[in-house]
Amino acid sequence: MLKMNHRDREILLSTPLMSGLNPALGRRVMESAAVFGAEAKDVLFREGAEAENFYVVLSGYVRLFRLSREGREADIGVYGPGETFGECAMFLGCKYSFNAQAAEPVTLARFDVAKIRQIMTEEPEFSMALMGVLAHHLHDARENVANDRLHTAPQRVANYLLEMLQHSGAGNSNSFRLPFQKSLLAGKLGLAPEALSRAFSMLKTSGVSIRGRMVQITDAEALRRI
Amino acid sequence: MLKMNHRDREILLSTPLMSGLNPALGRRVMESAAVFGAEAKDVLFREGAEAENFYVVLSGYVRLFRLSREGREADIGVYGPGETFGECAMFLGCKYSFNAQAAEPVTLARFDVAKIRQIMTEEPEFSMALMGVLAHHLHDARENVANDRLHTAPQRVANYLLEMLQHSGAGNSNSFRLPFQKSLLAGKLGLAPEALSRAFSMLKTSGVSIRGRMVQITDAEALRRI
DNA sequence: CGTTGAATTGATTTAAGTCAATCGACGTGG
DNA sequence: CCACGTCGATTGACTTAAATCAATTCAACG
Repeated sequence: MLKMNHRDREILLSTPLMSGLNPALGRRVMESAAVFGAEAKDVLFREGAEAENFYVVLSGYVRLFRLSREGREADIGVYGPGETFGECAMFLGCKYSFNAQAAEPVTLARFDVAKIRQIMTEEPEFSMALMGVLAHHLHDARENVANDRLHTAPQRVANYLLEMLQHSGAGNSNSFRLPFQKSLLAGKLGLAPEALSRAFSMLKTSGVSIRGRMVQITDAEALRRI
Repeated sequence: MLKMNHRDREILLSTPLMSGLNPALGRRVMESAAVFGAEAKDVLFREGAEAENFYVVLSGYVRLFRLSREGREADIGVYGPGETFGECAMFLGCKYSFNAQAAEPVTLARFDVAKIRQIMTEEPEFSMALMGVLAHHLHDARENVANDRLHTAPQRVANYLLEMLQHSGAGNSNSFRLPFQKSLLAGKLGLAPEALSRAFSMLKTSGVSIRGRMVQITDAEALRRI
């Protein structure tokens, strides 16, 4: 367990969960958190375990997944810098309903559920922020269901690339870097790694070129039409 | 727009959203709602529309779905008596992100977002209840993603039947009635109606018999092993 | 009794998972 | 500094689950 440094505080404060809070409340919330690191593949919590914390990612990526009886894994979500995860267990009998694992070396802020729960009863401002996070996660999850059910692998990949293009720099650049490994992306999109690979090569004919993690999109319109 | 009758109030008050509230707060929340009916197939709101309300189902079933560009539909969720829907739009720029349609004749309570938002800033008790609903919906949506990705059609159907068996009466009866049309169930499970039909007939060999909407389960253990 | 919409059944197509082999990049140690 | 080993990514062949299309059958309702 590391001490929280200036940079960590800065990232935390600019998070959707905390950026809207008044300074005093921000400090109070911050006091219920502690920073720590984890290595790639480290398990952060397991499905069914008692939920005494939730987390905010400061650096790196974490994946949430569910295990089937036969041991196959399905990714539920991937969370990166500034994102919250594990918070919904607070409202579901304080049991995590999924597994969480570091996908690479990460630093995390761990929040104490008991303290946060107290804050919620006293500070509607914080509750509102947390509801925003929950609603956002809900939207993402439903979006995932719809995507899985409506779109083919190349369509899902095309959507993802366009989304990344928007988010990256917000500028008019037409290239960006994948934020994590392709195998993780495959999981996030509900695909086997092979299927992601094939989808990428289909998209070559629609103006997508990929070298390692670098993606170039020469014809965003064509991509939208997929 | 009907006047709210005694029975409606009773159902509303026993809803997860309201059952935990103190009486005065319950009355206040109730005052921001109005009851109305809708016919099968009526559209309640469309994706992208301004979200001025959210809803609680009093009777019947409503389905949330997303449309693809080619006009195919994917169900995101099905909501029945006592359940809330459309509430997350409040936190997502007040735009609905999915379509809602009555699956059969329904009665609904329509809540005013502006009034509810005001209540949230003043009454942590209500915020907590709403967070519970959001978290529950989030859990359901993620469960859906995991189910779609990990389980085959017969497995998903078996899961659903077992779940219904639990919820129905909580007793030791081994039969129950499907709460809605099979085509709607198919959508909820992410299947074409034909696939649901075939799944049912697979399950005959595991002690499931179906006549119309009535389901009999003679060997729950076998079903669990599917 | 007849009409309408739902459900079932069968035949076929298609998307994507699985398995297996190969390639490539990277880091370690000889 | 190069060879080797590891791990991720790619490619190909094959299998499988489920969507689609089409034709009945069934059930509910007027």
